[in-house]
Amino acid sequence: MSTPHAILIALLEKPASGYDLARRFDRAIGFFWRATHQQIYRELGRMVEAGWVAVVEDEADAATRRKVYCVLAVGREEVVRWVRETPLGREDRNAFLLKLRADAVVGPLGLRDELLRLIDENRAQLVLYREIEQRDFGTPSLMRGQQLQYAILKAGIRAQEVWLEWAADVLPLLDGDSDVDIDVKRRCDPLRSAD
Amino acid sequence: MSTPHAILIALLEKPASGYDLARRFDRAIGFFWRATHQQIYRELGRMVEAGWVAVVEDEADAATRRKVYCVLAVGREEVVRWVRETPLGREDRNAFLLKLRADAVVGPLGLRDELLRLIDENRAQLVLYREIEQRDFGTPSLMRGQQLQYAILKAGIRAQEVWLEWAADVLPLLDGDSDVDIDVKRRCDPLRSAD
DNA sequence: AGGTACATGTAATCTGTTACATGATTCA
DNA sequence: TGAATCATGTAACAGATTACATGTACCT
Repeated sequence: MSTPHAILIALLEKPASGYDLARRFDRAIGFFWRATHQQIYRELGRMVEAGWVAVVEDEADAATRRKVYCVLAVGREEVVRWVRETPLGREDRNAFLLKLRADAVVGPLGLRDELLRLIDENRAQLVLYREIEQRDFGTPSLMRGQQLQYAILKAGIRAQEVWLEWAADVLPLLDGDSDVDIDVKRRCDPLRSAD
Repeated sequence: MSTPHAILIALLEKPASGYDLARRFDRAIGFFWRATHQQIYRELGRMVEAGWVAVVEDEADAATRRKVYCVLAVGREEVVRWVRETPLGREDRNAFLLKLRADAVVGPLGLRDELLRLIDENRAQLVLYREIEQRDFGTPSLMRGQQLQYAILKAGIRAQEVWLEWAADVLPLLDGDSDVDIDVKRRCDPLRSAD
């Protein structure tokens, strides 16, 4: 959905080098988001140009070419903007997980409304699936091809049901639309690390 | 994953025009596969060049520009080849559904082995998730941020569990590696419709 | 006459993937 | 000294998205 924002959020959780990010995208973040190191380096370059992130030279050993990136205030605001102003569709489940991750790291962003909307949309979709189920697979004996078609539909139905259960569990953790916590602790001082 | 093969399989189910396909990709097929009309027309053009599909002019009204596409023998063989020779990863669930769909329309293709492998890989992934769950979220009281992180992990765990249940249900419908049913009824005669 | 659905396409752009390339450090 | 890991990048290509463009058929 949005690789740069995925990277920003990962960097908000913990400043890192491109190489680190590539590995993190193969692990925890990568459970629902993928990015190759080429994508990461390209986006990091763009985001430096845009003033969203800054390079903090690794003081440990200046000899290495290792560059650690840190999100600046502008970048954090961009994340907030993206979370607030990018409406997701029913199918963008991973993007919603990403928004949750952003919410976890930059404070409550009022995701409740969007989740409620997604729940509605997914409920409607489930109803549609069930109608198809009744219509096409209500008969007692099905031939092989139809059984497989039914299995495909059932995959959709089960996924839908489980997502709705999950969403109901998550809902209480989210509050309504709220202001950003501006005083969130900055992990790196933008005034010192940039320019 | 593979737009051309998704289109081929859709055409095997029922010959259609580019326009029809675009709508079908917004409905049934689109539950797990997306394609815009531009993608579809481009791929149809390529597949005609490759000899995988042929245009059957709509005899109903020759006046319309409507072009109905039909899969040729070469195209059907290509589908079979793709299903057999394209190993999927744990995350390619939609691609596996597509293979199931192909299996439903061109006869048993021996998907059992691949499903068994995917089950193994997904089980291993679930074990990994559960380890993370124990390690990071085993403590009784979690702060807000951690609760959200946990919710994200739980989404992954639930999705994994449900997929495994589904896979166990599908397994009995699949047999081992087998030959293609060459004598499958052709919906359009390649010798008459092409060249 | 005007709007909607049908029907197909081109062009520009953006994103993602693959291949190639370089060089430092660490350990056996 | 040679292999693996760390670390960053360029270049070419393939795939997807968006905007633009055109014209017919049908209904009101």
